[in-house]
Formats: sequence, C-alpha cells, structure tokens
Amino acid sequence: MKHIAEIAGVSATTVSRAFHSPHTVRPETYNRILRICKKNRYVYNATAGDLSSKKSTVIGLIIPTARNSIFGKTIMVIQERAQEVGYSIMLGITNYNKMIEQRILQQFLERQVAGLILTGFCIGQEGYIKELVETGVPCVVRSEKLDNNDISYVGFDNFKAAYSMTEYLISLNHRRIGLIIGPFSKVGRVMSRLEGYRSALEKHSIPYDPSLVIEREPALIEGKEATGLLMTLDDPPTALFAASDWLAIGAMDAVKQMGLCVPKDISVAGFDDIDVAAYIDPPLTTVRTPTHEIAEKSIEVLMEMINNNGTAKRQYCFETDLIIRKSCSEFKDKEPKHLKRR
Amino acid sequence: MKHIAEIAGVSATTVSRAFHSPHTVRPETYNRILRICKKNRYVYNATAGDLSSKKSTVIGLIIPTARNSIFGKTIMVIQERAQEVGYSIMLGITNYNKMIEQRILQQFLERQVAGLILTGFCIGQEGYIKELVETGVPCVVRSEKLDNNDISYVGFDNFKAAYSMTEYLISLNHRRIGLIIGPFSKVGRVMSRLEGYRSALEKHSIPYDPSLVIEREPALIEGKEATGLLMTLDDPPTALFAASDWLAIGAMDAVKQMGLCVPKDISVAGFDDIDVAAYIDPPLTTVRTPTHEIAEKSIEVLMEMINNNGTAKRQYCFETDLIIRKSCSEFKDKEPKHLKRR
DNA sequence: TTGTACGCGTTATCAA
DNA sequence: TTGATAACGCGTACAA
Repeated sequence: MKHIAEIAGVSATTVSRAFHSPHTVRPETYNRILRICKKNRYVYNATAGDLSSKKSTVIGLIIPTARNSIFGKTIMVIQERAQEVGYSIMLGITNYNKMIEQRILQQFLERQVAGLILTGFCIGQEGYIKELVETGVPCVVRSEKLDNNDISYVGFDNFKAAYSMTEYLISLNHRRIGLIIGPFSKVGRVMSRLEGYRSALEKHSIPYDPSLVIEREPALIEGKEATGLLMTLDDPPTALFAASDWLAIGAMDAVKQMGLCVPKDISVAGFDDIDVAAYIDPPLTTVRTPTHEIAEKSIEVLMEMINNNGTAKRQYCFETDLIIRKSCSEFKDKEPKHLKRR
Repeated sequence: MKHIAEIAGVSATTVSRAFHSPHTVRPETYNRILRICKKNRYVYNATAGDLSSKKSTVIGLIIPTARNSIFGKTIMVIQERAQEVGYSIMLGITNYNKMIEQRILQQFLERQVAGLILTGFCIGQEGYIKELVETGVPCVVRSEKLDNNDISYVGFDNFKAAYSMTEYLISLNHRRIGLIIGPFSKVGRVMSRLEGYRSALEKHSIPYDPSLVIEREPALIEGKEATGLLMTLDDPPTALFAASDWLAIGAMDAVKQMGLCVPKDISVAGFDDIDVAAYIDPPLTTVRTPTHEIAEKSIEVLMEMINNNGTAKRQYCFETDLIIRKSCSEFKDKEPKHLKRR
C-alpha cells in the first residue's frame, strides 16, 4: 500500500481510503490509484486490515462430520450467505470428539473470528460455550434446542422428533423397536433423541430394553453392522429406528442380505430425510429436519449478533415432520420370517 | 500480551517467547506467565502473529459443491491433516461458477492464505492460476490431471476413466449409450470425461449422437429428469452412463418409475463410487476414484510446497478402477421393454 | 535468560 | 480532499 502510494504520489492513507470509502477521495485520484493497483498486482492485506480496525471478517463454522450430506447443505448455505456480506468461512470438524472440538474452538478464537456457528457441542462443553458468550463472542448453536437461555440457537426439538417417530412405530403395533443411534454419550442433541425414544416407549408402557439400543456413528457400514447385531438377538426387533438416514440405509441393506423384506418382515425408519432417502427401495420413512432453514437462520442470527456486539440473543426452534414413505408397515403377529423361524 | 507482561513483571517479548519457544525462558518465569494467562483468559492473537512474522497458518480449500459426499470426505481428510500441523482451513464453494471462483480466490489471497487447494478450476481460469503460482502462492489442484507442467496437481485421468467405462458398456454390446454428465462446459475435468466418452465411441466406430448427451449438475433430481428426457427419444439408449453416482441413482429411479428394470431393460453406470453406490438396488457399477488418497496427497504436497516457498512442483496421477456390480448387463436385441413397445 | 527497538500492513484520529 | 502520526498485537534482531 505504501508502495502504491508512492507511485501514485499520495499518502498511504489515501490509498486505504480508496478502498473502503471511495467517495471521500477525488475521482481523479481514485482512478489513478486503482489503475496502479491493477498494474502492480497489489492485493489488499485483510489480515492487517482486521488487526488495525479491530474487526474481523471471518466466521468459524464447526460441524461434527462432513460425510453426512445434511452438513454439506448447511455448509453451502452458510458459506454462500457469508460470501455475500464479505465474510469468509473457517471450517472445523470435530468428529464428535470433545478434545478436537476444544482445540478447534481455541484455534478459531486465536484467529479472532467475528463469530461462531456451532453444530451443537460435545457434552460437558456447555460451561465453556457459556463463558465464550459472556466474553462477547457472537455464537449461535444450530441443530439443537438448548435449555440455556443465554445462548442463541437455531434448531429443532430432537426429543420431540424422536418421540413422534417412535410413537408412529408403536402405532403400527410394533413393540420391539430397535434403535440405532449416533454418539448420544458424546452429544446432547443425540442424547435428546434417545430420550425421546425412551419417553415414547414409557408412555405406551413398553419396557425399555437396552439391548435394543446400539450407539454408532452415522455411516452406512455402521448401520449395517448394528443391524446384524440386533437381528441375532434372542428376541429380535420387528422395527428398526435408525436415528440417521445413513444408518437406516445401512440397516435396510443388512436386512435384505438376511433374506428379509422391508417393510413386510421388518420396518425401518430413519432420521434427517436426506435426498437419497426417497430414492432408496423401498423409499425411507423418516423425520425431516429443516436443514436449509436452520442454516439460513443461523447465519442470519449470527450476522445480527455480530452487528450488535453479540448482545442480541435469539432462539429459534423449527418444526420437524414425519415423512411416511414405504419402509414401515404394521406389525402382524408371526408374519415376519425371522420370527417364524424360531 | 503487554497486559500479561505487566502483571508478570516481564517484557512482552518474554511472554511471546513463552509461547513459541518455551525452552528459552526460565521455567519459573514460564509457569508464572502461563498461570497469569489462564487466569486472565488471555487468548493469543494469531492474526497479529501472522502479520508480524509474515507467515500464515491458514490454507484455502476450494470445492465446487458440498452436496456431493466425495467432497465431504475430502474436506474431512484435509481439515484433519491441516489441524495436526496447526493450520486452519478456509472453505470456499464455487457452485461451478467462474465469477464466484474468482471472488473466493481473491478473498483468500487477501486473507494471506499460506496455500491453496483447488478442486480443478473453471474453464478460462488457467491463466489466472498460473499467474498465482508464478507469484509464489503454493497451490495444488486436485482431482484433475493438468497438461500444464508448472502447476502442481494430485488427481486422476478423467479422460481415461470415462473412456474405460464407456468401453466397458460397449463391450456389453451397447451401441446407444446415453451420457448424463456434469457441467463440462464450465469445468475442465468434466470436459475430459466427455472427451473420454466420445473417444471410446469413436474407437469402436459408433457415431457420436449429441442428443444422447445431457449436461446436468450432479444431483439426484437432475439425473432423474435427464433420464426422462433420454428415454423419450425416438431411438432411446440401452445404457446410461451417468458421470456422477448421484446422477446415476437418480437415473435408476427414473427408469424404475417407467416400469423398466435395471439392468435387464437398461444398464446404468455411475462415476465416483460413493458409499451408497453399493447399497442401491441393484448395486451400482461405477468408476472408483481414489478420493481419500487424493485428499491426503493434496495436503501433503501443499505442506511441502509451503515449506519450500512454493518452489517444489509435484504432479500425481492416481489410477481409477472399474467397479463392476449389478447395474449393467449385456444388451440383447429386442429384450428391453422400452424398445419392444415401439 | 531477558529486554529494547523496530517493523509487519493496515486503519483511526486529528489537523491541514 | 488529503496527510502525518499513532496505534493494532505480535515477532525478530540485537544487545545486555
């Protein structure tokens, strides 16, 4: 910049002004400066600019995994919106690991991010996050509904969503409902799902059987393996609720390979309503979460907080929908192959 | 830092040293400093540090879309490796749009990224990229095989991969092979795929029919729609080569909804070998690209370049594999329903 | 082992 | 409309 200033015969200050407030500099000078910048391939140093102005134009986005396409969508929406208002995205992936989450958070803070979008957080981090917020770091938690009123969030009710799917399965006369679920021991929103499942069972006086619940990371192969375990139980389930569509698709594959038929022999339900869910055979009955809306609202809220010094707290809880397709059917006693055999 | 220094009764320099070369400061002093940092919740300002040391510990990653799970994998691997060596990832998504690509590139440059990992680049950008490289910005292009020797890349031969799949379909006696393909008019590596297809046809003296080629962004719904178009042709294809698994899965769905059977009535082949490809019914025959290896090698090469002032140029071209599953079969005259009907 | 002085590339402030 | 000067928070060189 100093260099450009010399060539243009003006002060560095004027060059700086040419960038952030062009109207305050004489058009003539302005054009000359710009021309010289082009010619000398000058690139503005946003790092120095941020330092000097004590601002920041990067926001940190933390997600647990990028394998899942719902996070892909989220990333796209957020990055696009951020771009529009001149912000860049720093991305961190935790793998559901608390240590990594901590490290990334620390890294982002050191990088002076203007704000943070978290996808929930690991169990035991709430205190830390709260501290952050108190320090004045704009921060919105997405995909989760928090009890804490001090933290902004944009999410949905995981408990309720899982509850209603479980209840739907129960309404189909299922009593032995297997649950293949994400890392509930690590992440609050997944724990809420488990609680929703348990609560629905309880409501309908169905005893909770821990052997029907398997904790797995959301991936096809995990769903497949877990299903293998579940189906070899002495008293196997007649329905499988996989709290992630990937797990569900993996589960369906396992079931088919056992020579069983979905939903005739066993019902399978998912969670998320990813795009493929409708393309699977049979199309997957699942819970639709408003991924797109959440992503949009998250960045919107964050920008609002940034422009208000992190003061404004917003909490949005979107509705989820039960998407009934063809992978679940009513349980009729003794019909399923795997039960008959015994 | 100055503040911490005052409290600790040392100079700011010493505090600084306590962070990046602890061994040069007396243990006693070191511990005191660290304690005070904790107590005062001091967070290091990496932005200022980078500015001062004229280094940077963030690398820019540019991808066309996050919807595709192969990019998800890529992101995870790269972000993980980067994390390990203390680098942060800035993410940019171009949506296959040249203007956006330009803007993101510019933004990243202004942010003083230490290096760049590009997923190919839009047609017409090569000059710009080359300029970048000449300027000394460490830069590796992934997922593509470049003709240009001045640019580092870690990719595979898109031409060859498409060629061999097309040839495989031809070996199955198909002569009318529909091609549903990504934005080849925008992106070089997709164009290579198209050329591979054409070249294979030519080799086997099959005339190229433009009406059999449809350009779509890689998404389920696009594959579905494109297939609808293709199947209503006067002389419809007997095989569909979708140059992305998502397109292929969409295509299979369309085919099924027409009451046709894969592969009996029509063969469908994909590209990428995403995880679900094996879970679809019938399992998808596709081209496996070494996503994981490419991601790993990309970041490895980039780090190497960064440590060598961007001097070292590396070019890696990995092999792709034909994964033969069940979605393609030999074409026997007059057997397919949609041909019989006519 | 520690401190001083200076510079990194920009913006803010104030004065001209 | 423009410029001089002092920050911003840190690293580096050199001296002590």
